[in-house]
Amino acid sequence: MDLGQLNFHHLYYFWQVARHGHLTQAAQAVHTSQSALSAQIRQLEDRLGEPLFLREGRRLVLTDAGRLVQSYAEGIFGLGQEMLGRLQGRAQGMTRLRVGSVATLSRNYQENLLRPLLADPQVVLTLESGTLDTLLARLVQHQLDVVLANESVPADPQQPLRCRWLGSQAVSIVGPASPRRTRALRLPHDLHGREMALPGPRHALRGQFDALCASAGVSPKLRAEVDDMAMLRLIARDSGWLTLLPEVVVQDELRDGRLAIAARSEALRENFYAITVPRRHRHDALERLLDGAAGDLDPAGHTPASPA
Amino acid sequence: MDLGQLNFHHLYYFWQVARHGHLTQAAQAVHTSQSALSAQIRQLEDRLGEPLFLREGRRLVLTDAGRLVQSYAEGIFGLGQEMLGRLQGRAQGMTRLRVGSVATLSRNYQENLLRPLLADPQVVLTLESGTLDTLLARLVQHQLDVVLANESVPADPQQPLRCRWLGSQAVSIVGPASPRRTRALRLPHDLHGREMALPGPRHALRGQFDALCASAGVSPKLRAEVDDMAMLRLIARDSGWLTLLPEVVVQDELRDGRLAIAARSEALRENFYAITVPRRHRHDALERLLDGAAGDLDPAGHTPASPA
DNA sequence: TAGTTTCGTTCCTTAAAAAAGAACGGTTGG
DNA sequence: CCAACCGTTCTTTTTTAAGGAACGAAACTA
Repeated sequence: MDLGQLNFHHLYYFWQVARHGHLTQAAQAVHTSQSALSAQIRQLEDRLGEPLFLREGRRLVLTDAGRLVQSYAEGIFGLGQEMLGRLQGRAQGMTRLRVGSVATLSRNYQENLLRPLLADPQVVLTLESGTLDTLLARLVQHQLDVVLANESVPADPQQPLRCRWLGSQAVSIVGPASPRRTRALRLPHDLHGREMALPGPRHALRGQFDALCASAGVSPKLRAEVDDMAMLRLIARDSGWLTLLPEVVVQDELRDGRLAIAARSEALRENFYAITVPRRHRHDALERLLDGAAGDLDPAGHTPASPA
Repeated sequence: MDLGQLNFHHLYYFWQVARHGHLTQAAQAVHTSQSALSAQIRQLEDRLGEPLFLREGRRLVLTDAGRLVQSYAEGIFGLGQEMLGRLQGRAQGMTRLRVGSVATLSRNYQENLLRPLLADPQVVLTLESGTLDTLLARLVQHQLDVVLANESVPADPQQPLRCRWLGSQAVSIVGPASPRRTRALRLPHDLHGREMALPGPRHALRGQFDALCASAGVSPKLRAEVDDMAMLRLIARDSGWLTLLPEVVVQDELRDGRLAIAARSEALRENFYAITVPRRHRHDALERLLDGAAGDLDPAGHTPASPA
């Protein structure tokens, strides 16, 4: 057997060593011994006719050829991972879409976004929560098809990620409905010293809010900070504090008058992004999701239209 | 070792079987036995958790999953071949460009096109002649970087080839210079019954010429047909027959008056194309070649400008 | 319909390739 | 200068693939 002159087994080990930079680290990453890696890499070099690493002392540094091979290996094994990901869980005729969403993302929003997919009998949806970091790590390993986030990701030439804006929703300060209608608070000045419940420090909204207050020298009296929007909703309803959250979260309470919007600012909006790795092969369900998403959001910040 | 859960050895055999359609044929293509292939494919199916082939009688037909895997395998092993191609013959700092050109292509034109590359000390040029078919076969296997041809290739959704127009050059009927200047022949009518030397039937020009004559019911008296332009040049010079060829081929004879243009038609032009497979990785030398080529040709059909 | 060829599968034996472990030697850092 | 570190090499053991023969089912022929 010649595998078209190239032993992918050798290539895989080379790739692991190249990305780890050390034989030892790579060895334990792939659960084998240094000696095995050393031998395999030597065989690959023999096959290719030129060294992939320069042995400088006890350090391995990539040659030019090594870098070329590494970039191809990246593509090759990336495709392999992508294939496995697609394959698992596609029983006859079904396509699986693996979505990661940051845990702090509004459940309402997620549901509205995913609704068309849920209605599609052909699609198996896998929904995974986590922090943006962990989800992105899984994304680049092709273990997820898309990550939904409420922050953008910096463009990294090393690992190009496509970050697509899906929409945004209004975020407000809500508070208990007063017996007689008071006029809206001015943001952020009127918040000074007021008791507030806020999204947790990891939430993208929190950063925006803190910046807004800091720039005006205003400091509200923080009483609670909670990541989970459903929890924040309960607090808003029962505590009497001013609470920063997207309006959709408390849409029921706003409607029946238990809560009221105390202030709203266009400086505070929650943005939604779909992050993907550029694919080499089409993924229909994913494209339908993203294409459908663009129009789903009401820019005025009320309940997202639900595409029945 | 797990190779990221995927055994590329198995995948390779699967791919070969899938593309051949038969275990037996694939077995001799990869120089192994049926039984080996059968076993390897079964292992791959076990690993992936679903059948890749339906065993219908003694026929193997791909399942949906099989087709998905096949398309990924195509990408994976294509990348492997591309990598090997790039790697071989790039000794420190040199890049190799492997060009195939159809044997009937004007040497003058080839030389002018490749001149900037020849002047580049960083580039190793591999130039291969052959028929369009054989060259395209090598191209899709990534054993060539580009094929230069004087005909376009049909778009094939199965194997997408990029076909880029490079330029065209004037083609004329030349004949012996008469003592006193005769007026130009009218094409194609005046060719009826005239003795002629023509490019061989496989040459793209020949098709154009035959079509031109046939549409007018004109039939010249064919005295010679020859593929090689250098040979045709000698015949044009020494036979006294009218000869169809690109003007650059006989530019010297035209200049010193031994031959003269008997007729010229805009319906007869030789077009040049660069055919490539869409690449996943940049190839600088190739891009320079193609980008540089566009402007190199004099549309009036005289000697191509030589970019010193 | 019976005989024959073709083609994939299975089982078993043989051959090849990779892993593990130990010993070696150069490098780094205190 | 010593000790820890890290890659290399060599030998042995284990794993994996190849080869060959027997088998069975389908297709082709007469």
